[in-house]
This record gives sequence, structure tokens and C-alpha cells, in this order.
Amino acid sequence: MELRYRGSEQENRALAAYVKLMRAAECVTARVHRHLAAEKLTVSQFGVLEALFHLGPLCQRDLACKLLKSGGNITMVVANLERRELVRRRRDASDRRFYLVELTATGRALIAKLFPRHVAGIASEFGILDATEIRCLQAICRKIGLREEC
Amino acid sequence: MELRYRGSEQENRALAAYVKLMRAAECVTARVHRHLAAEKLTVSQFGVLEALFHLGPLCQRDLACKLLKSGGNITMVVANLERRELVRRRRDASDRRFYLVELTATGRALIAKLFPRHVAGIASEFGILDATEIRCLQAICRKIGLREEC
DNA sequence: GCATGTTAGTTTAATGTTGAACGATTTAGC
DNA sequence: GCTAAATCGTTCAACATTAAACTAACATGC
Repeated sequence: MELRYRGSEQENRALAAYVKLMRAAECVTARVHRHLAAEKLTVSQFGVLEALFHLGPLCQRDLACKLLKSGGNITMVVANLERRELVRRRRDASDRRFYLVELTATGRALIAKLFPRHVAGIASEFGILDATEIRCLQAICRKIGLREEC
Repeated sequence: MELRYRGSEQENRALAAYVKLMRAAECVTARVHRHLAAEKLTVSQFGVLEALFHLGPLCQRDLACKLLKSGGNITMVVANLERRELVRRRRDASDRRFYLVELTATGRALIAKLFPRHVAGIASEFGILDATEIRCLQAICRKIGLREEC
């Protein structure tokens, strides 16, 4: 692979780990979210529905933070969900800067149907990992500075 | 987190591993590619330059395969690089369906300057992993079906 | 040679994504 | 109370991304 650049031993090891982590994440995402296509949902739309399902109504800023996306992006994703009547936006009465985004009955039914399927897909991908490997993965994520806030 | 859905022990373990893997990949990507903004390069544009740098001239189909992106996307990314004269497209003489995409002198100079910086960034993120953890990460990626072809 | 099929690349429509500029609203300092 | 700063959301331009429909070039079988 590395025809034009020779780094130190330590650099090469880090690079190999980086590439593997990225590829793994991309491959798993592609496979795990395949069942979303049937419902014409994108990964981001699913992310919004899932966050509302598990955390209750949220303002757009919180959604952006949860999903690690920009504010302008959430405006677009929520607008597309609202157009399909899967979510609804309500102005917060006490602070009119906020919208509260919440699931409609239709949206709740959809995510309630989809989420177990989603988990089953992940389980079939990750289920072959034993407890030791999970612990190792957690340790690695902690070490490379994974922040758990938000 | 999981207020509305209780899976099996095995499902919860898989879900936790999945979330950690995804968050880790997102956080690392964001930090590692921060130095690209200074050169007004996107992650995909950097990916194309890097592939050409290490593998020599490639056709767009091969680029798409390497970067796990669609053909139409590569058309756009390469076009934007070509507009800045960082790459050049040449018709293959023997099979006129192909373009050979290759670096210009400017493009080569840019990626030659950027790549060491890129590796150094990754090394500072992953360098704290020891050999055991790297082995463990590789084993995990293999297990969850990471395909290394392409 | 010609019909058929395959492969490389383009185009289009729809959505996602960001950063920056902007408007509306609330809060803090005075 | 009033100004200044901070916060929430929108809009815009630019680019990314995909799937699907399309064109161009090659390959195969007859």
C-alpha cells in the first residue's frame, strides 16, 4: 500500500489501526442501515427518530449535539421528517427561541417497528464478539479520546 | 439511554460496542482531518489525492472502489480537483471508455506536503495504543466482517 | 457484420453536510 | 430600562452522496 511514504514503526502501526477502524465503521454502517431503505429513511432521519424515541422531545440544538451534526443540517433533516408527518415542531412557550421537536403517532409507530430490527442487525454484526473483545474495544475508544458527553 | 427498548443481554452488549465504534470513528475523523480545512480540501478530495499518490494513476471506477463511494460521486470530486488543477484526466488510448486520473505537479506537491502531517495527526491519536490493543482491534475488525478486497 | 450485453463515465433529482451570515429572542451588565 | 452579548434557529453557497436513467465504447456470439 504505502509506496511513497515510509513512516516510523509507531506511525505505521497507528496508520494501520486508523484504516481498520474507519473501514470497519463504514462497512458496518452500510450493512446495518440497509433495512432503512425500505422505509425511505436516511441514516440521519433514523438518528433523529431514534433520539426522540429514547429521550423524548428535544430542541434542535440538542439533536445536533446528539448526532454530532451542524445546526443547519438539523433544520433540513427535521424539515424533511416534518413534511412526512413523522415529527412535529412546537414553539417552547417560556422561551420562544426554542422549538420542541417531538414524534407524531405515525413517527412513533415507525421507529417502534424499526428499532428492534435495527438492534437485531447490529447484534448479528457484533454478536460474535466476546466479552473480552468488547472490553478491549471500550478501552481503545476511551484511549483515543472518545468523549462521552453530549 | 435506552428508555423505551430493552433487548437481550447479548443485544445490549452489541449495541454498546456499535455505538462506541461509530463515535470513535466520527471523533477521530473530525480531529484528524482538521488540517485539511487550511488547504480547502474535503475528506473525499484528500482521499482521491492520497490514492493517486500511493497507487499511481487510476481510473474513476478504481477510485470509487478504493474510497467506497459511488461512481457519480467520484465524477464530482475529481471534477472539483481538476478545476483546481490538482489532478488531470487522460483518455486511455487502448480503451476509450476509461479515464486515467493522475496528479499534476501541483497536486503531487500538495499531497506530498499534507500526507506526513496527516500521518502525524493519526499517530498522535492512535500512538497511545500498544501492540496488544492494535492486535485486538484488528481481530475485532476481521470478526465483524471487514472485507479487505477492493 | 450485427444484435446483445457489459462496462466506464455522466447527468439529474433528492438529500445530506458544513460554515458563515443573518434574524429573532432572551439574558446580563449597567 | 437599555445596551450588549449570548443563544436558537434559518438561509445560502458550495460540496458530498446516492440511485437511477442515460450515453459511449467495447466484447461476445451468431
